[in-house]
Amino acid sequence: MSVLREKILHVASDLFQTRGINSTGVDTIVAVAGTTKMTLYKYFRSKEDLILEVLQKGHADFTDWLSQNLSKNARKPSERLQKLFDFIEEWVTAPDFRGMAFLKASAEFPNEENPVHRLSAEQSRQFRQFLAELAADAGARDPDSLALQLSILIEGAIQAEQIKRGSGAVKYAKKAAKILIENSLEKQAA
Amino acid sequence: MSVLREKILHVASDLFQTRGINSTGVDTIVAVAGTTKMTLYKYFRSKEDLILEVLQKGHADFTDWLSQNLSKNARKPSERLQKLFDFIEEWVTAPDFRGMAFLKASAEFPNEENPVHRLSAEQSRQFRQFLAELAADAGARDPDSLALQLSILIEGAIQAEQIKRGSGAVKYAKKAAKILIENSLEKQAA
DNA sequence: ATATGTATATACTGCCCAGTATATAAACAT
DNA sequence: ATGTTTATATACTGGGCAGTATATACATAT
Repeated sequence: MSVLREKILHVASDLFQTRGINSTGVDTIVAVAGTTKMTLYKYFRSKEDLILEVLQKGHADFTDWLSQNLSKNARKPSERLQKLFDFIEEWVTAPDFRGMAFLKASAEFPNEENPVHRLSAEQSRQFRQFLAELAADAGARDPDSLALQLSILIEGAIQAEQIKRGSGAVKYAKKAAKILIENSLEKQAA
Repeated sequence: MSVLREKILHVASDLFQTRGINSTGVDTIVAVAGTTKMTLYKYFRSKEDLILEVLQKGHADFTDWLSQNLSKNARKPSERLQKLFDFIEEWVTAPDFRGMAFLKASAEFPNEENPVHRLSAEQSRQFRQFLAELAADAGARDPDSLALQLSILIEGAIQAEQIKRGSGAVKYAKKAAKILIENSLEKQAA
């Protein structure tokens, strides 16, 4: 019965990414999803609630996908950090890639008090923490610093890709990351 | 006579940055600017035209400020690349910093055909080219690659700062940039 | 067949939006 | 002082917006 709910979430996510959040009305969402506003408001209290859920789902899907790929294809902690950007590249170059949800959301809701902005900031923080654990496991000298630098590279590359598809930014971010990772591990060994 | 025009541009720029572009109506702009819609539409054909001019002015101001600071405080080409991030940090940590205009604009107008998005992409490209010339003058091995990497760092750090003020992202981006720059110059010397 | 509860469709409310037409005030010329 | 042009203020138009109230179809139960 909640198949409609899933459909609404999926359609909303797609429209938000391709047309922007504020530019997408609920009428458009229900029309594309093949349902009505009554149904939408049965499952979601407000448009803001829908936005928040779309963000939550998007972030969960992304982090699940990434961590599963990492644990499958890279058993050793040192490998994981090296392979991180391979999966990021795979994710970004996928044909259905439409950008990083929380980056766009924070741009559309710049006010730091806004719930959508707050969630975006929280997701960005969680992602950095995820990277920090990766860096720590790999034995980086200063895991938090490296994690912040890697997150800057990733978010920057994705931003570049959002502005212009096919910019190849991730490829160069990957090279930069390799240098930074080596640098962080070398210094630790010395 | 065009003092009102300047005022409108300034107010619009401020409101776009703090509240978002799509969330800012022309009524709000004219109210804050202390004028009327008739006057606004005398100077600007449409809201989209106003947005485009705000972006143009913002980008011109930024690049002028940056290149002037660079040529004043760093005469040698090699110094300029090193000092680049000092000025970026100064710009970002300024109290009236509200983000990089074309990053937000491209997020609010994701459609690549949209004029606002196109201008954002063009400005991003120009900025990369500016960095490439800096890198070439400094004698980088592969100026275009280094420029793209630096732009990713800068835009990523600014993005991080937009999501959470005072994140200190630029500080770490600066460290990363130093490593990348050294790496690019070392390899060239070898 | 009729009653009852549930999900969907239609229609509507009040509000904000971009953009414009009309009215009024100011500046200037004669 | 009167006519004429220019700038500003007020009022309006049509449309889209989020959200809701009412009506209708549908399923199930008796």
